[in-house]
Amino acid sequence: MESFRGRFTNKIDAKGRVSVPAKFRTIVTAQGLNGLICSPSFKGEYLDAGGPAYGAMLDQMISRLGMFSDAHDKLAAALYGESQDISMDGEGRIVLPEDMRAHANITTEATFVGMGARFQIWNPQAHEAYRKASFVDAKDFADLMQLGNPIVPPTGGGA
Amino acid sequence: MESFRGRFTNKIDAKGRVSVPAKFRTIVTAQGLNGLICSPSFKGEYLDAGGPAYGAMLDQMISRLGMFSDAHDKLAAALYGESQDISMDGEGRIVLPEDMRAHANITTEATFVGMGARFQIWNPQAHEAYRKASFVDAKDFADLMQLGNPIVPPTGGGA
DNA sequence: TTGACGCCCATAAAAACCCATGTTATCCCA
DNA sequence: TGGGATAACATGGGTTTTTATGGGCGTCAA
Repeated sequence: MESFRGRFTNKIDAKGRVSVPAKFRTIVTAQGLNGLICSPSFKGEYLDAGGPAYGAMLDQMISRLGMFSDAHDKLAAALYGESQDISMDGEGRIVLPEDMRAHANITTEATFVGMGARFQIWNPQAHEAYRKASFVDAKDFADLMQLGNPIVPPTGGGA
Repeated sequence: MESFRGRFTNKIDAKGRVSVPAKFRTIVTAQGLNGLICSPSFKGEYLDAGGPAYGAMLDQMISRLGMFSDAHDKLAAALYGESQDISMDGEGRIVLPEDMRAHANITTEATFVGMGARFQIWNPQAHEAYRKASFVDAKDFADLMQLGNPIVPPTGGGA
């Protein structure tokens, strides 16, 4: 699966439409859907998005939990209830629903940030501040960068 | 199978009709039924609903239990005994039976919440409160969000 | 008869669709 | 290598289709 890479800032027009960066669009449509799966992050003021492959990952992670368990219900509420299938028009644009724009403080412009298997959508100014901090913080996680088996993520480093 | 995603609040008219959100309607009718399978939740003041595929999942889960076991009888009573087939009119609207509206305190508006394989129907205010709590709690469950084998959910059995 | 229900039609708002344009990046050829 | 031709992209705007919602009318049953 191809990775989402790079950072793109596009304008939101009078109708609320934003172009999905062509590179991201290509990846998503190659996965067989003319749209995005998008959800407000529960970790910060930005949106998480991706294509069907991303959606399938979510499905798989959630389906590990019992259908009526509390963990399932809460995660499903956060990941399905808050998420949306957002279709793209012929020009590869989407309209972000009102509550998502509110969550990420997006008004006139949106910044798309590649994150490998998924990407994020930010208010440009907010992301600028965040990324400067991340760039510095990344140093603290440098030792984790090695090949091999998955490891349990060090909680507390995120946000 | 396509997942129910997103959150939609629609009005209930003078005749007691509500539009099923178009996206949910599309999924359900694609499964070959012009209606919903709906039951009051045994976990809270809301309704669980879905299409034929959801009904089939319930069948499968219930059939795992001993035919005359307590677990079987109680779950069957809750999931079958209380559930109804609710048909949609030409415009994709349903009428919620009185007892279900009472269970979920639904009067003038109803919120439809995607949960993947099924969806829930809520009183909008009640759901708003619930979802804010879930959204925060989801962070605590974030570490569960990884691929791998099914796990036992870390509940104490609460709420 | 009255009220619940199914079926049909009307309408405003929102979403999807289609076409146009300026700008930037890419390509090609001399 | 330079520069014009070409293609791709982000953006703008008009038009058509869906969707949610409202209401009318006939049927059936209590």
